[in-house]
Amino acid sequence: MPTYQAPRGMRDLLPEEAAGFDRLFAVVMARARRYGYPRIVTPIAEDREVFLRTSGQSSDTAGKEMYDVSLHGQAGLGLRPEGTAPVARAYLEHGLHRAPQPVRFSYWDPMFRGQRPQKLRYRQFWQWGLECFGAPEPSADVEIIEFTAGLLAEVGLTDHVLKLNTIGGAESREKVKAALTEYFTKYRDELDEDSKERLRTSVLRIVDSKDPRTREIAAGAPKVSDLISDDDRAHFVAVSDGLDRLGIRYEVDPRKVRGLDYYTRTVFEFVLTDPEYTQAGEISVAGGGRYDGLVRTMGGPDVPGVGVAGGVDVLYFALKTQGVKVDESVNADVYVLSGDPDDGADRIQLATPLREAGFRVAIDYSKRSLDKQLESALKHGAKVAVIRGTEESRGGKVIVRDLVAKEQRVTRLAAVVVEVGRHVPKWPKPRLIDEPGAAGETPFLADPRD
RNA sequence: GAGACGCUGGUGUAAUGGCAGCACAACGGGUUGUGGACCCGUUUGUAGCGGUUCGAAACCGCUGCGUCUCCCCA
Repeated sequence: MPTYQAPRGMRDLLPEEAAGFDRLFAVVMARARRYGYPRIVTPIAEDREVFLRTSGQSSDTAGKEMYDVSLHGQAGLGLRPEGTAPVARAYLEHGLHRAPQPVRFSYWDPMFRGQRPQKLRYRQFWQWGLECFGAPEPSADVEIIEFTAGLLAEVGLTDHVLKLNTIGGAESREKVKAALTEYFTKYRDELDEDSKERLRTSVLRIVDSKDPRTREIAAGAPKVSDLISDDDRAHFVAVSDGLDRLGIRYEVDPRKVRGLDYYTRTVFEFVLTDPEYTQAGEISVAGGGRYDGLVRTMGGPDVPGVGVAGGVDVLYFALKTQGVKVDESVNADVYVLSGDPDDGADRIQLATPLREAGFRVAIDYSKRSLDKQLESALKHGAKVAVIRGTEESRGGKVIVRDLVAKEQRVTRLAAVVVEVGRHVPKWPKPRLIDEPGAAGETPFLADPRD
């Protein structure tokens, strides 16, 4: 073990894995754009109150699990444990509640929670998410869920199930809480310790308890669906009908509640079903719901909202478990070699036009024998070697050798780009300025995989 | 945050109180220079700190990190 290690619960993404994340990023964010959810980037830290006010005091996530950020003793900031509250804060701060509604955002950012690390549960982890403000309609809930189902299908994740529930709107929730509190208080002495505590802090969660006896008791508890208002019920029916019509399968799970206090009405989770992930309870790959009171909680107007957040790390590993190829080769396709031990700058000069053309080109800097340089290029995964400084490659000529086919040709320097192009692909170059004549065609950054 | 179990070169492992070894990888050289082979050689480790002991990778304590069960949750 090295002297220094990454901080607990945080990890390095080595190039292959980072490339895999990049691919997921491209897929998720391109889909978000297609749905009209442009990306927003918020700071990595916020005033701790942003999370404490919105998530609720019963939530560890925004409480004891939040990283403090301080500068010269001035505290008060926390590393973001989730994405919705910062986006809501930005929505309010920039007066976007007065922009045409609804206002939609997507994000992809690292989150931080000071929990004890376990499989697929890191202290720094990545989340993608969608938020829609100002749309009270059930269609917004349905679209968010349809987006997620479509995304999982698009990336090839099959082993999952959608669980759906409603916990009622703000008024109904008061009724629900009161009824559940009354019910569970009768059994107070039989509840497990955690649930006794929840009796005070978040009754809803008792329904979700893992303790066997508590579960028995919870089985007889009043049903949330019987306590909510007619409007809430109508909303839920509209959401389920919408999903039915779109052919999206789901299970209604009356025990499904969510950890963060700001949720109202619709809550849902996409849960992994591969045995690898089901031993230890449920692991969800994405989850979300409606949060109609959130903006108001933050001191803004009464704006409804609905959103979803997904764990990138979870998605990544679930895909790998399923055998989906996520990682991308990060090798250079072309290696520049030379028999001349002292021509470092010439090797770079040789690589330049190839790189400009879009090939991935690495250089052997050494003065080793050509033999060893070739072997090294092969071990680095190169498909083509471009060789200078040998007998054959005198006078403005180079050798282009296909390392796979084990064939080579001597070619003029001016033709090297063409010759290399016969063996390996060019990769698209992102451009900051549109090429002449392309005006209006691609107003956004091009998807590199197009 | 609580409990349990773990931690030996880059990777995988051996050594159960008595010389830290092996394989792969990496690096260098050779095979008189266009290849992953082969040959020779080199580098790198007991997670950290302390204790017990003539002697510790091993036993004890603290810390760090990981995995599992809770908690919480993506």
